[in-house]
Amino acid sequence: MGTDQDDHAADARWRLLEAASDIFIEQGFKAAKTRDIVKRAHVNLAAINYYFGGKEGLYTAVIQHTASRVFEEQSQRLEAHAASKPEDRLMEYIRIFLKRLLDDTLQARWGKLIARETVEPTAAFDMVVEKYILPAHAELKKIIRAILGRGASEESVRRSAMSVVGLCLYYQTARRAVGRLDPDFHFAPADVSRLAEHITAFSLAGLRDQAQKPSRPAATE
Amino acid sequence: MGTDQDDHAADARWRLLEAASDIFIEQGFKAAKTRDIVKRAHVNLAAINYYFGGKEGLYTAVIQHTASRVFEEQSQRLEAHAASKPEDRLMEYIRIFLKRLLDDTLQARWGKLIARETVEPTAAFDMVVEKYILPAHAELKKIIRAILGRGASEESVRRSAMSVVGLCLYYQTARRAVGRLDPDFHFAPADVSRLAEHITAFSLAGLRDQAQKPSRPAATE
DNA sequence: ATTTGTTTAAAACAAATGTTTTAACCGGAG
DNA sequence: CTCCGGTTAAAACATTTGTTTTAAACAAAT
Repeated sequence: MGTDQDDHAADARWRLLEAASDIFIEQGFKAAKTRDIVKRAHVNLAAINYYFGGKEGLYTAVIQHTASRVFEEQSQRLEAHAASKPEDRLMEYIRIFLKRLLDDTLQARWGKLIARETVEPTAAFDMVVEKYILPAHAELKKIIRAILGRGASEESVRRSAMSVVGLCLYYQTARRAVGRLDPDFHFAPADVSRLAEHITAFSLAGLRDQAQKPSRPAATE
Repeated sequence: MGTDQDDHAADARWRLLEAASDIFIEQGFKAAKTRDIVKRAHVNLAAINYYFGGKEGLYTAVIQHTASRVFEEQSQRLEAHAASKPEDRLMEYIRIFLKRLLDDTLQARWGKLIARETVEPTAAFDMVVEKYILPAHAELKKIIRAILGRGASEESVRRSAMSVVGLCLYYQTARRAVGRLDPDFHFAPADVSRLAEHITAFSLAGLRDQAQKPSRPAATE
């Protein structure tokens, strides 16, 4: 990775995508400044419009760029555990999910991006939900259904899935607050690993409780 | 509540605070436009600077304004249940917390505000953490400690508290996603009430599981 | 070598937006 | 009545920022 001149001849479009990825994810769509992006990409200001038609086009390109890479890795790792017991698959799911959200070294990009989109959805949000969040959620529900048993209602499966996601997501969205509530938590791989165990145990207890409960008839409401 | 003229003579400073509260919470600090605020407040553009020194001064004033009102209500309702069993107090805590986060009719203001501050902290964040989040968390931990029993380690209490908060916060931060994952969930009081029960049950199961576990000696790490 | 299509560069534009200025207004004190 | 402190109003300012324009540079084809 040359820092200055040597890769200056490389594809400007690519460098723009990379730089924009960093900056959009760091600051959000609105706050990101095109001038900062082109500066980091060593590219002229007009290049954004030339290659992507504008700031918004660049943004959606970045999201797809990032999302596809992130989810590719996930499905690979999940497949590797397809044959395990449901409880172990849950643990693995949680581990991957947390890593994706919290691991700075790799691609906390995705976590920050999702956190942003949930608070302040952009035009790209629907696409993200459709193509990535819904499928991932379906995967999780499959695992949970296996744990709860055949008798479980769709609602209790759904709620349990949301609970698991909530338990994980918290550490991303409330990251700064977590740092204040638990100064010893440093988001290092070891911390994340222990956290995954805690969340899995906590969730499994909740699930078992749910399983033995007579699934209430859906209230008329 | 006169809409137009009759309260026009009322304190401009107050109206500014109210209008700014709505707009800041709806759009966040950066995205909020001073011109929108003064328009809603029926006040001249220069009034922001006249009364609060600028946009930022207005923002911190709004946060304190909102926070104090919200937490006043909470402590009152919690005191009313001080004598109950810990499990019931937990349920009540969760109910209040969720209501504060989700109930549109009342003051989802606070939920949105917190969601924003956690994703994109402003200068006011530290104050919010110090004055409101830490005390509220301490309250929750007290309840949890009562449930887990004397033997519980500080760490397991803390983690359990974070789990409870995470379970609730999810429905605020991921509100839009929830709408897609569960189209039947309408954030009406009845929904919120059932959700509170689910979260309480789920949490209690997790807590009991935690309680019977031998509290691991704090890893050297 | 000239032409032609693509990419990059620099400057200019235009809209949005927080802030400041300057003057008008208004109620009460002297 | 007049003057004054506090308040409001309208306009002007200055900065930021996404976009467009215009021209130059460059490479490939003829």
